[in-house]
Amino acid sequence: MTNIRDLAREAEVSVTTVSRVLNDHPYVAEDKRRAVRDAITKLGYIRNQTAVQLSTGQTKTIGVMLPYVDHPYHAAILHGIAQCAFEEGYRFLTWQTNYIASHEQTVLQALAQREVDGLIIVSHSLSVDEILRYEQYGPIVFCEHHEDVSSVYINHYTAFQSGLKTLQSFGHTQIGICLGRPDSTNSRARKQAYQDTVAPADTAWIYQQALTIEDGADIARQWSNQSCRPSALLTASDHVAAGIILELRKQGYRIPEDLAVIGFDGSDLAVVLNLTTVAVPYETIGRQAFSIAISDNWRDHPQIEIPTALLSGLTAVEVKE
Amino acid sequence: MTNIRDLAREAEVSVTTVSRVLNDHPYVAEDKRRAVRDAITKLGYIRNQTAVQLSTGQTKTIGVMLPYVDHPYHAAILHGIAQCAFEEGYRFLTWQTNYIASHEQTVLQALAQREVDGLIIVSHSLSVDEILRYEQYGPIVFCEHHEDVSSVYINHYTAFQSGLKTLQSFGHTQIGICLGRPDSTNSRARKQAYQDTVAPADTAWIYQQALTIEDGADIARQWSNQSCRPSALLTASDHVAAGIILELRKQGYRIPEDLAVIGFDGSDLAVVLNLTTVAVPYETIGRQAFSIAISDNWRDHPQIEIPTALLSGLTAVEVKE
DNA sequence: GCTTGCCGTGAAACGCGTTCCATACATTAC
DNA sequence: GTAATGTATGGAACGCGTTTCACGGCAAGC
Repeated sequence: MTNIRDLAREAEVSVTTVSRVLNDHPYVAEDKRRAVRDAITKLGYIRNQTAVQLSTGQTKTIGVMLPYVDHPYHAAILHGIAQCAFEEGYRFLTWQTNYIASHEQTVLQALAQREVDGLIIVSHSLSVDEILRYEQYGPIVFCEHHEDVSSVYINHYTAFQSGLKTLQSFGHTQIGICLGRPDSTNSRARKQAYQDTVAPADTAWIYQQALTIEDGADIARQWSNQSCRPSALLTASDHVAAGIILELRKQGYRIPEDLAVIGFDGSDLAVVLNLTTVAVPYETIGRQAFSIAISDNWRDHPQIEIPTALLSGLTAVEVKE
Repeated sequence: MTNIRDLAREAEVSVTTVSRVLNDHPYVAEDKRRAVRDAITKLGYIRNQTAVQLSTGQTKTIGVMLPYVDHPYHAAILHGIAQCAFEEGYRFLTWQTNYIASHEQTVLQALAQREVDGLIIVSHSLSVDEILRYEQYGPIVFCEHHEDVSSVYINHYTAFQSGLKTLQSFGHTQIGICLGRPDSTNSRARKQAYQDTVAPADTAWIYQQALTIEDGADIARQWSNQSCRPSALLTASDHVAAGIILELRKQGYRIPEDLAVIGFDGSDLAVVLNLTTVAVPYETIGRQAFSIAISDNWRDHPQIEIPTALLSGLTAVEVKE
């Protein structure tokens, strides 16, 4: 493997001059520049990126911590990150943590070990304090709202509230909700929105641990066995909504007549099922998170709230008396 | 930032000994080992991974080239890669190319520049020959079948044939197909299967450029305007199938009575729509591709064929006369 | 008693590009 | 005419961990 010292010898210049040519620095005479270029071609030189990284102390790489790369919304955030990274000449390393604390530690360790210049945390199970201990090593941007932390987020409180108010405006008073991981920041905000908007909350109408299509089907069965049921359900994700709808249709119920359902995400599933859903611009979240991660004002802990929009479908329509 | 020389000074040993302790090398006396460990704690030393990479010439990183990170099947492959990478102590860099040649070049360049130890090519637009020119710099594994190339793939010919034969076994003789990118390896194999199985092929029943839900809806409109229509359709993906089914239902057609539809992928959409589909174990593809990329027999160009399975749903059932 | 071989340790070279600092000449400014 | 700038170039240090080689000590083998 030829290196810049070989080039210098071949072109009869110093390594400094070679480096200057490589980096398009001015202050190199045209003939020497050409000599170096010729040497590069002749020897088939290719820059060793690792050496550049060691020398400059920059990896031009951002790390991404997320639980699952193949979940639609996380993939959408990743898509935004990928676009932005390419535009800026950055790469990104993805770590799939499955919400396992030790895996998340590995990611933080990577920041400390200077494998990446910064970190985007899409979702996590470690405490924010624990994560922030690593902020001394570089920018850490969350895709969730936390106080005094760089973050790009949607306001789950208002987003959930808009879903609930939509159901209310359609005449529903018996409204239930589905939540994902019970103790996540998002779930807490959503629960609060529920308690503030549809008070007093009946805990039997809060369905926990709703994450997948299967969870949705479970909830549907739970619902159909209840003596006192809600007439409308705001779910935690389109997947859950899909599971509910499919299971209930299988059981002969009609949507939205027997149960109005609103999803969350604005995914492909929503299109297919003509689902009313709270659309979240995940791609934008990814893009914004990336730009904070590479900006130099990340120490100011910028916070960017991304608005959501209610997407009308047929699974929640006005109740006809 | 403290480095191993600082540690050596603090622990009053040589840098070699420090390095040995760091790498759990034997041949270090217990007291010196402890002295180094103490120094590490005292000075808060953290290994600089970039320096390790430069020194060892290994990045312990695999690059992944794919067109879109947020397409379900690519994300599923990524999921497999992510799992395997974590287990093996590797990281992976993802490049989203959008099938743009210059972007794909960037990825190949990264291999040459030793940013990654190897490359997994999920899908590409550059020619195989062009890509293989970079094999001198490290392993390149394809997730598609090509001769004399390391690859993990599903046999699109037999997979498509199984779909076509299923339709035939249900009594269909008027069978059409949807293809994705016209000149991709996959499309060619699929077309061949079609021509061999449902001969003679009517080109009016080959719908090209079928990639998204919207494309599916377009095809549905095309189909409904044809005077001579197929009674069954084998699509290129569940997305396309979903688009077709939704558009036709909107127009008042019944599935599968008016048109039997089989999807491809075995995605969430298939579950939701109760779609008959050719299920592909994408995760397995990712895992296998990864293990080839880090194995040392990649120069033998191992080829691994992954089997597919037909998943029965309600969108293609026996034709009742 | 002498050779082999294992254990333990360190100096120095290596991988490779970047950059600080010094030097030298050519302009431009006052 | 002299001082201040700008252009061009190179030597050497730097970032930092790994690894080769050499060497001293000690125990087992014959």
